[in-house]
Amino acid sequence: MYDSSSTEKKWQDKWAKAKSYTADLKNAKNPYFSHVMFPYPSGDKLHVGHWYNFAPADSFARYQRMQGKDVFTPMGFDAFGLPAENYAIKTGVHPDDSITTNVETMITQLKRIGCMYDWDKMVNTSKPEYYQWTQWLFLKMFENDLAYRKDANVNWCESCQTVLANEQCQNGSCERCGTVVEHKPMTQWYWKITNYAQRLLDNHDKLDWPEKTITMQKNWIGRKEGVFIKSKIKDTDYEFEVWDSVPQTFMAQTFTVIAAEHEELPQLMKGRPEEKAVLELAEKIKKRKMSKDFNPEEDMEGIFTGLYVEDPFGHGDLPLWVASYVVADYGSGIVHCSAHDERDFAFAKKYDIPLRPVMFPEDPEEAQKVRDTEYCYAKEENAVMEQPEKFKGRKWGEVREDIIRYMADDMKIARAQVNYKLRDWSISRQRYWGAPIPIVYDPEGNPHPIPQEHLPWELPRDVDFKPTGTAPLAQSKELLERTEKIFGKGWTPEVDTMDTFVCSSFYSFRYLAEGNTKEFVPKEIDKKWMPVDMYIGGPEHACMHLIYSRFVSMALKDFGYINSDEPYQRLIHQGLITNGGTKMSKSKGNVVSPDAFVDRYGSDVFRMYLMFMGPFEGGGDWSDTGIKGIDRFVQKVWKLLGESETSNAEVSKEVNVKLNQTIKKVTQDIESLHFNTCISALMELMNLVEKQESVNSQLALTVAKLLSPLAPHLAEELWEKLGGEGMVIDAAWPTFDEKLCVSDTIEVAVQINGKLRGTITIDAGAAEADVIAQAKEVPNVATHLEGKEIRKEIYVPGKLVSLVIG
RNA sequence: GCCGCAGUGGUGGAAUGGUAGACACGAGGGACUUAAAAUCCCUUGACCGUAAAUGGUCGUACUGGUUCGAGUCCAGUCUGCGGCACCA
Repeated sequence: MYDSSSTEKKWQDKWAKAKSYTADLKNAKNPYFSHVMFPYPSGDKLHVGHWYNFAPADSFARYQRMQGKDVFTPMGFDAFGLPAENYAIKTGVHPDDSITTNVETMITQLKRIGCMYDWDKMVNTSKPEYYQWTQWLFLKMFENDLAYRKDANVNWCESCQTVLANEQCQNGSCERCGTVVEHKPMTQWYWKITNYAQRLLDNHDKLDWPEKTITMQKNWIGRKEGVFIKSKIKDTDYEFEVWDSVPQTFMAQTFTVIAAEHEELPQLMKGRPEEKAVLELAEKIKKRKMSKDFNPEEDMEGIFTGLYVEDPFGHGDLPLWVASYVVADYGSGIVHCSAHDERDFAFAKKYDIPLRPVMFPEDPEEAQKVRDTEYCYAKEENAVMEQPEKFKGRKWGEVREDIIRYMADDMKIARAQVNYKLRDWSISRQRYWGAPIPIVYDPEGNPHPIPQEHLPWELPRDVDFKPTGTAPLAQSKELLERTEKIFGKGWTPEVDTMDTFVCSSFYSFRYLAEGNTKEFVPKEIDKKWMPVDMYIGGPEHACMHLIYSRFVSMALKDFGYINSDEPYQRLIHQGLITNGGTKMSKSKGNVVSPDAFVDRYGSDVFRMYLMFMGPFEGGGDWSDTGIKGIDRFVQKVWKLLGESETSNAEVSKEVNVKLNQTIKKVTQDIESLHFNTCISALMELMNLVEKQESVNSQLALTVAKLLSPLAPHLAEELWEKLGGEGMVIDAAWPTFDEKLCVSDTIEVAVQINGKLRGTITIDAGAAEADVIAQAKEVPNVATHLEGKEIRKEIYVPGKLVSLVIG
């Protein structure tokens, strides 16, 4: 009987004592950097979802180690953020205290998994020694013109009296209290991620990432080629450009719409008879758009401004309307409209604005309907162009490039340009529990960076967490005094903190820095270890953390601090473990704790069960049915290899082939993170070993090695029992011989017209003619062939014979 | 609406275009036991069939297609999941 609890403790202590997990960052010969997305230290502690992520990642790291790599697998805590602050509001416990407790609890739990984390290099983003680098990063962004301030709408919850991050707004409501989130203008700090839009796309080619994630990022960045059309409002000096990514139908444009939020709108309307009505409606639209139940189609409305845009196309001036469907911060917030866009069409119909279609279906009857604007005819590849004259008869689907050139070069009314959906990154948060933005304001209100010598610019503690509507740091007397003392009377501190995604955008580097207070990351260490060889975490970060950290690496590389502009070379997403079909969360009360399972079965069984459940990238609904199967397997391994006498008797050919096949399969499956089939292969091997009269000791040692990444404690115990040298964690990964993966005889299927009619056993090297002859002799095959003419004979070597009869 | 992914026994899931259901769980039957647990053995996609068998038919969401052969490739449909969403 294998006793997991005493054995696991024993090996965890031995590994710790031997410093098996401590990486020598400076002297490593064969560096391999692998880590998971660090967890948030919540009061929920670790749940099975964490294990589902961490345990396979650890198995992969252990495998790499046995392949001779100097593996570095650190762990840390993404400790700033709203949950700790909310907990503080509720209980009065300072976030720093609750986080410290939670971190301790989680480290204890993490140690029970038996993962090879190098705890010496742990990071905690909420500690000053970490966040001084968050602040350093801000200063570097500021120095390099990548940080700027502007007014923008933030998500505001009236009930909680606080700003919420986008991710704290679910379907337009506050995730805590359900209040509809309002948008409120505030001055915010932004980082110019848009400068890197193209590079973020171009670099995708060199990343070993899931195609899905890259696609999501591409969609998020939203690169589009198109034109900016030069425009001017009649009888004013106001000139602007209009973005058009479907410029083929520019001759159909009959009116122009401007976003209700457009900042020039009040100025344009000033003193005009329509001013009051237009601005009132604009206000109404703005409010409506912020509400949860805003429906773009049903709520479509607008108003004529009385202004006209000078016509660049020769059809008369275009009336300018305020319209609810215009996106304010894409292009210029002003759009020319035509009959060939669904929204423009609907708007024109509603307000009786004339339309002038310029492309038509080939069918004359349908063409007439389009001409009569009975329906909107848009984005049809085969639409026949009628205007401009020069392109008459050509197809919408192929005329695009020529039209762009025509507008730009001949008509000189537009310029070809690439546009992106990506917006600059708003990093300000009006919250307490985050890294303070290292900025102070002079008495005139101008921002100044805090010199690096004053970092860490510490988060003050004399703050009441109860929400009051202003940023909590504004209450701190200590912070204000500190600011005045250093910078002078009348100077004030920035009271916003940074988005937690800033903290997590560079933590891999700080693992490598080993607490270095002078350097962000030592140059030679960075060069040796970055980019991270294997990064594992959830797909929900595809368009947040995984874009931000790429951007930050690009910027830091450009500033000259690091060598690689990509932080994560290979990326894998684990699947999501749900319970009852929904994501585990404390509020839903469906969190499953791993502790009881670990107590009962041990860490090895529990982690193998999670890996055996299904493909790592698949996830699934939690169920413990089946964990017994893994427990039986572990007991079987122990009984066969640990408790019974092994011998030096030569193994049978059959067993040897199976062993070689298993080494091959396990190797390939761990490389590709297919742990479920990897464990199956080992089960098959053990099922065969079970049938043998004795167990060969070399085979037993090999099995211990194969098990080591998956069930590290069991493998060490076996290794010790079998008299293996040192610890199995340090052993070399077993190799296989391709020639030995094939047995002397092979089973070959015999098909007639694609239907299986029998199988034959042949010698591995048998000639095609002999195999086919043998196949025809199978009684059941012969019966089916009787009286029939064989038209075709196919032999797939080592697989099957296929006979085609008439 | 757009983009991406998936649909296989009672369950989790295996299958470079080549014997569908590996490996497990569960279930049924049996052995051991005073009994239970544990363990071991047999059966387990559906239907039909034989004295017996390596017997037959159907079967991977649905409808077609390509192929000697399709869970796998192609076209279309349905359903589910994930992401984006007034982006002109």
